[in-house]
Amino acid sequence: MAAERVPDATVSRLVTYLRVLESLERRGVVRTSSEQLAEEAQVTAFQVRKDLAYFGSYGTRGVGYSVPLLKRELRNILGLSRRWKLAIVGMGRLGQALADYPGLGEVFEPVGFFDVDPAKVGKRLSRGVIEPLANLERAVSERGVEIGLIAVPAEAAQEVADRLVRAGIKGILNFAPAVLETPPHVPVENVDFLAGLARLTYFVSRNVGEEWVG
Amino acid sequence: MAAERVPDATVSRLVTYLRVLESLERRGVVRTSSEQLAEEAQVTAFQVRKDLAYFGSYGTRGVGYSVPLLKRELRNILGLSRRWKLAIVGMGRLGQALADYPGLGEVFEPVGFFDVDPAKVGKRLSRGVIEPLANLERAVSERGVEIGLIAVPAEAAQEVADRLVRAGIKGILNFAPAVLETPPHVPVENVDFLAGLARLTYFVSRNVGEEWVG
DNA sequence: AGGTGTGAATTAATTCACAGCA
DNA sequence: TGCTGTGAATTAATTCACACCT
Repeated sequence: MAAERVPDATVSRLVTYLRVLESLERRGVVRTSSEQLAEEAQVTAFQVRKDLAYFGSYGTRGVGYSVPLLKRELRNILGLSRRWKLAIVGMGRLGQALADYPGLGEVFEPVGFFDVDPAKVGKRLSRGVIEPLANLERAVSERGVEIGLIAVPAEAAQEVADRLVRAGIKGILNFAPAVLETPPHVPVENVDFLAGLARLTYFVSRNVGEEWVG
Repeated sequence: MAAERVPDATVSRLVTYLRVLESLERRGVVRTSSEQLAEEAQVTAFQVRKDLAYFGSYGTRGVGYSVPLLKRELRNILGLSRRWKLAIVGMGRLGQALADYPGLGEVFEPVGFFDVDPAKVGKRLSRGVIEPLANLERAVSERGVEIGLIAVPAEAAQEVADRLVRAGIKGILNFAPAVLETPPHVPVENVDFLAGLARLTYFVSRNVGEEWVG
């Protein structure tokens, strides 16, 4: 087990390995190997072993890995083995869709939904009621909100981030197409539909003229 | 201008630079520098110049970059200067939210919405009507679908991907929490809400105990 | 003078080969 | 014997310094 700094790319791959383990589990597989994981995650077996080695030894030499055990370990490493208290800021189309998303409750315990628009305030959702943005700071400290989800327009995103940071948030999940500035102890993850899209259209554009024979 | 292979990380950063340029434009800034771009994109000025140099020379020595010109160039590089014909497969909660998302039309021209569930088939959306999955292959070839958006459950995602590939799709935007296998000429971008989340909870978990003084 | 564009130096990430256990 | 875990070698990405152009 290494104590070195873990590359960001490794963390992203851990998520992929977790997906693969879930898929193996669905298929009833209980024991696997770095080779099988590598194949399904579309990386090399070296990479799988190196990535896991940053965090510990989860396999058995000569045998392989236990699917449920490794899955549990990865969920622990990634912080997915507990629920995080969440506030959603910006209850437009996207914010409401996320608030109603059934999978949300697996990792989050939503404890607040906020919007500046008085017309939206008071609206009932499957998991709560929309509150005025003015309540944000008080809610974060009193309800112990840990993660803030930003779903406001790009031009308003930084101000919301500032308020969340001042209120003592631990991390921000940013759905706005904006680059947020936060102090180093408040990580931001951009869940950017348009970024994924742009990478895809970039690669598709480069592919023009290439042929492939299966 | 270099002809080397462009790192994936560079492509992701181009999207960030585009965000920054949009923000500068909103603020009425028409001329910028690698230093300003770097500051707002939270990278170094060296990095900005190196990233742009993979594709060409877009600035003026001693002066800097024109905001609208660089924005246009980045949009061209990223394939965002045209609309791509899109099919959405899987019209559950997420698929329908995406189909109704107003920003979708900026980059996509949706030409088909598909679902296996007969109860959903025929339902009217703001931009069209849900069709049976059986229509998929014919729609792809007859309507010239270029990008397939997968919003089905993880266990059904690979089969949908296979059908899209066989029908001649150019690229896949995958919203399902699954690792898809496609031939090399069909790029897949995972727009994975849960992956962003997992990276965030990972970093937040590591932060425990750290303090920061502004 | 001033800020870009780029080859060279440095640093980081990946790949490999094999030691170490079950 | 077989597959993991890891230091060493290799390759890729980032950082830097400065030549170059306006």
